[in-house]
Amino acid sequence: MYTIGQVSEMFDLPISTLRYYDKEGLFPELERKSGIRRFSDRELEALRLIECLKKSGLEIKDIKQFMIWAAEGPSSYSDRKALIEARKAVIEAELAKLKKALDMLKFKCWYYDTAIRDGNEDRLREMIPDKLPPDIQKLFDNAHA
Amino acid sequence: MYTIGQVSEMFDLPISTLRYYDKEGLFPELERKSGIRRFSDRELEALRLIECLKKSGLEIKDIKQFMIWAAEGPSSYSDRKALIEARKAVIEAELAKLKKALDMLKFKCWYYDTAIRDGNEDRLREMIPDKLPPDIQKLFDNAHA
DNA sequence: CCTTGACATAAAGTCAGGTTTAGGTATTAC
DNA sequence: GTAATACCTAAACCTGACTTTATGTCAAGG
Repeated sequence: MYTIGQVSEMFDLPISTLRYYDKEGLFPELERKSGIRRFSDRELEALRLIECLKKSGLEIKDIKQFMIWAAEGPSSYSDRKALIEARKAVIEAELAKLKKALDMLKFKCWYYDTAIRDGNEDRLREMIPDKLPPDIQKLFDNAHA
Repeated sequence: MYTIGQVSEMFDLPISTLRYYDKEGLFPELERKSGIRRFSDRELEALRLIECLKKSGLEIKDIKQFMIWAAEGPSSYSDRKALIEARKAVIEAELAKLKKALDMLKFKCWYYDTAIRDGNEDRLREMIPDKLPPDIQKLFDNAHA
């Protein structure tokens, strides 16, 4: 069992954030001893999942729904699975977008390297959009797809 | 040359957002014809980069600084390159975090598949944390690292 | 005893990034 | 000529996710 201060340290989250999550209903089974929160391994695992669901763009109120389902037991397995599956798809899509953004930034890095070497963008303007070196062309095409 | 409505369609962005970006100084060289904005290829490429920089978590006011540099010409190449390089590093870090979150969700998918098949979590509780099937163990370990 | 530190609450405040509203202009379609 | 569209501005408004503030409780150490 852990105090809010210990959990705050473990997860590198402000205490105020943990209290906010609790107030929003993200720990429906959280125990208290004379008013003081006592976080168990169940809450730590919940917190790990909360961070992943947040990364998937899920809102707090929808994370709360998940945690309520979890407190309800086996009857909600399929609801929980459906939600996780949906957020997995969102993250996969987000990963693809992020890779595209990364290719744009890699292209721009090469672009400015070249511009710095040349002192201007004249040569670059002649190579864009389809006369770039093969590896750079791939970055450019993906970033502009 | 494109009107704001055409750009809105091309990028699937609300007109209000494009006007907001303009008001925030993201298109310092945007032309107007009797008050009406005329977006050129320069602004379209800026917009593509804006979307990538936003994905990297860069704030509007810092994107504005970049666009001001771009309008200043070759003297700012190295400033621009440094900013792009820094945001590339941020995206690479974000990609790693997102993959970790994805592994957590993949693990939870398997978890609920199993719980649904078993009707309870008894067997799962015995396998966690280190007696999982090898491929699942990898997901679990990465998600809990 | 009294101060320090960790815990607690409710309610107000903050912030970025838009969005909406209210009111106006300019061109084209009938 | 007037109605529909597409454009314009300034300023108010909104939202989610915290964070801060003001106030209070409680246990341990000197």
